[in-house]
Amino acid sequence: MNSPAFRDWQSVQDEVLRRIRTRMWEPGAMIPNEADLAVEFGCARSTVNRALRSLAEAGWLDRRRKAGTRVAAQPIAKATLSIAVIRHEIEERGQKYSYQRVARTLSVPPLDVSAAMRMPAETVMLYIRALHLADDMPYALESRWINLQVVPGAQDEPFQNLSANEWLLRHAPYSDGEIAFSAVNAGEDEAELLACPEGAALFAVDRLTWDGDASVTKVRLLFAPGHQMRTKL
Amino acid sequence: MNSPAFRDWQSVQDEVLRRIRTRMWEPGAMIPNEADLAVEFGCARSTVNRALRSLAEAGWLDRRRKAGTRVAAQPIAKATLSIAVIRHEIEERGQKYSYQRVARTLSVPPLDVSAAMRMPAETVMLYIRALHLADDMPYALESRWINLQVVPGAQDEPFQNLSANEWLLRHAPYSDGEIAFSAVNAGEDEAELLACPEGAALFAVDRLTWDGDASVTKVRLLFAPGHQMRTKL
DNA sequence: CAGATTAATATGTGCATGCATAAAAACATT
DNA sequence: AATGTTTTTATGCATGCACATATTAATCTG
Repeated sequence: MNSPAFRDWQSVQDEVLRRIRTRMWEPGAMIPNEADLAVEFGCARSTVNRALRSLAEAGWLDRRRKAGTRVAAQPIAKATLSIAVIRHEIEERGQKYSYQRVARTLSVPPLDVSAAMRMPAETVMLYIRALHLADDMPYALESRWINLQVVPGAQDEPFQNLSANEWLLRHAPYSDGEIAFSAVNAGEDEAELLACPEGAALFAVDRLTWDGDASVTKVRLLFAPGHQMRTKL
Repeated sequence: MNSPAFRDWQSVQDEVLRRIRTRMWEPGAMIPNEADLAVEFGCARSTVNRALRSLAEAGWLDRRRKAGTRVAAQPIAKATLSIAVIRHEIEERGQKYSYQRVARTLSVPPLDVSAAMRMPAETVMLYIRALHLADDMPYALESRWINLQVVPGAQDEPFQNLSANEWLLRHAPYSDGEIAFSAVNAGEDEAELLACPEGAALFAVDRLTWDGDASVTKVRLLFAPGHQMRTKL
């Protein structure tokens, strides 16, 4: 049936997605080419292109030049997690945010840290440990190493009331980053700070940022037990 | 300086991103409008639009009609995690994948499961528990409830050698999904199956899929200790 | 017939243009 | 001054077209 009118790319996208989800177009199967779909939907090829490109980005379609477009055999669900600044995360839920600096020292980081940051083992860095609280309950524990060779200005900051994260966002240029999620058991001091039993399973987020070849900062966020990151599929 | 030539949208994107990262355009600040940028870069406005739209999708820019485009004050880092089929995840690392069904029963799920799936508390569902192994080492434990009212065909499947995930991908239409990541302590049976100490911190992925208003399946994947999900920022 | 060359084809992208839409700013009205 | 209306403006998007590029299919050649 020649469908009535798919005038904008979103409606084309919706229709294509519907066909994929209802298995009208089966996983792995080829779908008609852009020109044919444009005719069927009664719109321009670029509109179809926009819709299909967007679906390919989301992992629903595999596209290759000349080879054509096929439904992903393997819908690699791309879960997009928004890593907001913790203060905003908390305030958006209507809770009271507070921040508590636990430690601030100049010292030589453990070997795994200096290695990950690709700095000589004996390099002195700025270490900040702080607690983020929601409604006065521990929410996340932040442990951060800052490369003073890249961000010398950090040395003059107390980070007493302002989280290092927010300061760095504003002052430290960077070009790259990696992020990793994992689960770890709470150590003795971590358990105390987060007010949870030792050994509790904590959701951990590790971030490492680079400015060119130089590492800017390495941070681990340990969330209080029960923390979840959610997203639509 | 009138820059030499930004002929394609990716080079425009790179240049804009460079300006953001080097703080030439500061967080929260407005940037020139599309038309002006098009002139500066010597390309069409649609090319600039393509670049800026892409950066906005990635969370670097905030765009509003008429209001203009500004650098995100809050680079909500959108970490895009690829949730692949476990078999592929393992095989892509060059390891041997194997699958072991641990349990398959027809039973009434716990209350939290039937509630989450929005089904009457006494509804009988198909329960599958299976172990995914990499090089014969436990990799992830899958515990799944399948709504037989939506996917009746699952009742005839043994899921002895084929993971429920892959079977469902191929046979169950769906329209929606939620995914959540968290950390949990290994229970007694989980520890045994994953060959880890009881109480170990496990990375958990919970997925719930819907076909319209009806829940299709609810699955929890518990990964062996040490598991990480990584992504570029 | 194997291997290299060429043609055909689907997607990828750029451009110019025009109109749509949201929202701010200017203006008018009570 | 408070409120409602119009104008202006930046982004959003559809279209038609041309050309680029990656690949497959067809064809040629030794």
